[in-house]
Amino acid sequence: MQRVRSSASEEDAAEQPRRSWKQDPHGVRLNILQVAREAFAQKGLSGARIEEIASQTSTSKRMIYYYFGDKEGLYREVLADAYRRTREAEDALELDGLPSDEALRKLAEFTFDNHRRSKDFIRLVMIENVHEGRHMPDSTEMSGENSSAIRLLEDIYARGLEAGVFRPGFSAVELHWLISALCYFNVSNQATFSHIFGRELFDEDGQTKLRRHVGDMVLRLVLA
Amino acid sequence: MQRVRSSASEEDAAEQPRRSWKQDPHGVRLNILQVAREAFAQKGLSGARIEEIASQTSTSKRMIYYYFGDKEGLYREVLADAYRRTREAEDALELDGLPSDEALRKLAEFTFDNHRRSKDFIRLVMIENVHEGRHMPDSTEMSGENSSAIRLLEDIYARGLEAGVFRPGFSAVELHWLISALCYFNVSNQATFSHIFGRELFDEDGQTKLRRHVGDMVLRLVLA
Amino acid sequence: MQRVRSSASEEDAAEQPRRSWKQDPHGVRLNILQVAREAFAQKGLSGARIEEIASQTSTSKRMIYYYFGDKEGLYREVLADAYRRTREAEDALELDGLPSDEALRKLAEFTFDNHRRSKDFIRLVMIENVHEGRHMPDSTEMSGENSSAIRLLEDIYARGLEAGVFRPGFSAVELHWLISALCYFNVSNQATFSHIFGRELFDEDGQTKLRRHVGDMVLRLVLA
Amino acid sequence: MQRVRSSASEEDAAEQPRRSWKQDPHGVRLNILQVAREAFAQKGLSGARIEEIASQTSTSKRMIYYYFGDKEGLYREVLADAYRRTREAEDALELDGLPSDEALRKLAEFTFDNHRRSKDFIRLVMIENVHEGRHMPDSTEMSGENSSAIRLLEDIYARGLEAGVFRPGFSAVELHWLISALCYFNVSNQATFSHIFGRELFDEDGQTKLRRHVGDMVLRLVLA
DNA sequence: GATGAATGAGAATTCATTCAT
DNA sequence: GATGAATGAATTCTCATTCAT
Repeated sequence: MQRVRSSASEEDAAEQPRRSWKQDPHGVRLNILQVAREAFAQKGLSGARIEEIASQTSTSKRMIYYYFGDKEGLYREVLADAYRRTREAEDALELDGLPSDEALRKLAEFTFDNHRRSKDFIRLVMIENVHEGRHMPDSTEMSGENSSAIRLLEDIYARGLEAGVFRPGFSAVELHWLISALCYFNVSNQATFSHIFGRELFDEDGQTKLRRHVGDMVLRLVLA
Repeated sequence: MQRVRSSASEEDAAEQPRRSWKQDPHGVRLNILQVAREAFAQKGLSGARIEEIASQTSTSKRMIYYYFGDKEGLYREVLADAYRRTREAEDALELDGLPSDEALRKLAEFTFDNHRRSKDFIRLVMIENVHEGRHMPDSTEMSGENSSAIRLLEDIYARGLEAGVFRPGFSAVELHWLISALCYFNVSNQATFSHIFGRELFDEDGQTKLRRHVGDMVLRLVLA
Repeated sequence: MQRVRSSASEEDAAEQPRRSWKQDPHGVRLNILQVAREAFAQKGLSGARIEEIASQTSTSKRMIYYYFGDKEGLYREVLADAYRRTREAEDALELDGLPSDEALRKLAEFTFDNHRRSKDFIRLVMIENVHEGRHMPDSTEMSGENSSAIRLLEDIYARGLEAGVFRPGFSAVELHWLISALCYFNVSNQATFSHIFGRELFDEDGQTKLRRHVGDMVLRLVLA
Repeated sequence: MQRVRSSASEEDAAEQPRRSWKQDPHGVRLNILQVAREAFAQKGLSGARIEEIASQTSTSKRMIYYYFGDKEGLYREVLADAYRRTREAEDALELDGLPSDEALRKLAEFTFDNHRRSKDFIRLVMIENVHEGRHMPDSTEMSGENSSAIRLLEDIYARGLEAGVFRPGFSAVELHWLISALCYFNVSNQATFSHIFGRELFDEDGQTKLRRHVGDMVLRLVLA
């Protein structure tokens, strides 16, 4: 009941070393954020319980209100934080050396894998879309233009065009939309899809196949 | 607040004309279901309020419990009913006369349009996925094998293979997954996606383009 | 769910043969009474559910109200009926030929056995005592003076006194009280007593022993 | 309705004096427990109303849930607390100086008096037996072996055997059962018994007589 | 900053009972 | 007499949030 979550889901690869939280405002904040992320990802905004979040925290309910104002405030921060973390993960991708077609496939497949690893993030996005994006962080710091995903795509696509391997007619955002759709759905709709059509697509073999299809699909779309 | 919803969202094409509800169990049930569909689609399972649903109904809160047992029971029925309706809509598609490639593109684009028209359904599916599919109707009546979408795809793909226009290596369920992913995401993630990358993709021009991309993508994937 | 109880607990030795209830007012009444007896015995007045009683009946809720007015009315009838049945069972005891001491022991031990067999009745009495006897049938038809138990005891005790085997100083009602207390408690408090002191007293050996103790106790009390 | 009960039934001899309840969790708990004890004793688990209990309390309905979780949780605590209190009352009895036969009679008669004084406790036990002991506290803390009643009886009976005044063949638990049965029934079944057989046994004279009978009965049972 | 206690407003659910046919 | 539908009035329980120390 009073378990204090400190390490967490797959996604929390590296988290600050944590000792006594006491008198460590920053640590307390992080601890709350982390527990709340899991809670909101699991149950949604209205489904999550402040009480329960607090109990899995190293501090008390009072501190949640102290730091985040109210439940919605906490949710907003969780969401913003989740986007921030995801961006950081995306920044890691390096494709500079590759020819444009290989780079594009690799980007698609990397995204596929990345989404699979980021269940909680995807769930938060699902939830936020149920709320019609009402709690999205300020678009200034979110602007997609300068996300590394978009910049990579722009670069790859430009190179591909130049090299004559890609056909014209696409924007980076469109390509991003297409890749995202496939990779997102794979995670977001696993529950209902597998309920209706069986689990085969979601075991290792199935996923490997889908991953290749996704790569093929994106590549074939733009190939000249 | 006390408005009685009888006709409803875009999706409720034809609903029975209804007169005095009294002693009209079927009518009462339908009326509740319809109001609840909108409510759950809007706010989710925990977010929706039985009270509020009841108030938009021609009957009372009590009758909701009479017919559906509890909130979750109502939600389950709403979900099952939503899937049923969607299936019926899908059954309408006729592609028999077309060559396989044209048929495939048409199926993809029809799905694209259909999803756009079925916001509430998509929202219910989003919500149910947040709940990890815990309320899905019995798979017997849901089995995807005999959904018209799958059967159409099987038929089209078989014809295409036979004609030598399609390459082998795909299953109908995989193709369905790919098409669904694209068309679903377009609706489900509009809020967050447009928040980050702007609304262009979602205005009429943008959608027309995406729609064509989707058709292209699916077709190019399987073309020999 | 819709099981129609017709035969029932141990206590319903002989119940009218029952065919189609339809158009058989007496049968319907009996059927309701019997189901209600079990329900009230099991869950008490406030704990029992009219809905549930009705569902185990061959008829509907409406008929319960038709025949018994309201829940309390039904409970009253169940209680009165239960007392009536118990009296009838007690009337069966024949002790005429026995000497007074043997007769007294036999009466005590018969009561012990009889109570063990009449769980539902005892439970109804427990429940009615929780209600402080507010629903007891009119005392005219209940008057203890002319219950066979009292009349037997009067007779036995008088014979014992006359024969010089019993000492004076007891009334039949007192003796009845003593015997009842022991035999009743054995059934009524089995749950809590065995929870605290273990089940030994309530297995077959334990009960045989207690039964003899009860006989001994009553006999030794009055023996000259 | 809005009376705040603080001192209560006969059984609440000494209860802490209480001042401003605010921030006095122990006091609040006790206050709730006491009011609930009376309510459950009076109306049973399903008959009692949380609302009504709350209104006789110095706090609110909400606090009942805060401290006891739900109605059943409150009931369980009331029951456990009632047993605890009863034990404590039993611990008061001192019989060391007396010869075994006098001690046994005194124990029986003390129990008789004690039960008469503990109406609410007896009612709670009645109610719990209707519930078939489902809410009994963990048997570890309840174990009868080390109740003072059993230990007293063991001691008395052993002494009586040794002195040759008692005959063998009884266990302390059996004797406790016999004594309890008589003393319990006297309270538990007063309502129905007096309804049928009149009130004489329950006025002062009647009770004095019964009390003596109970003493006689137990003593005569074990006398050599 | 920190903590357990406290709370009002609301939400889900239940139940005996009556109505319409 | 019989049945399923309907209902109002409770009743239990929950939740975000604030207070006292």
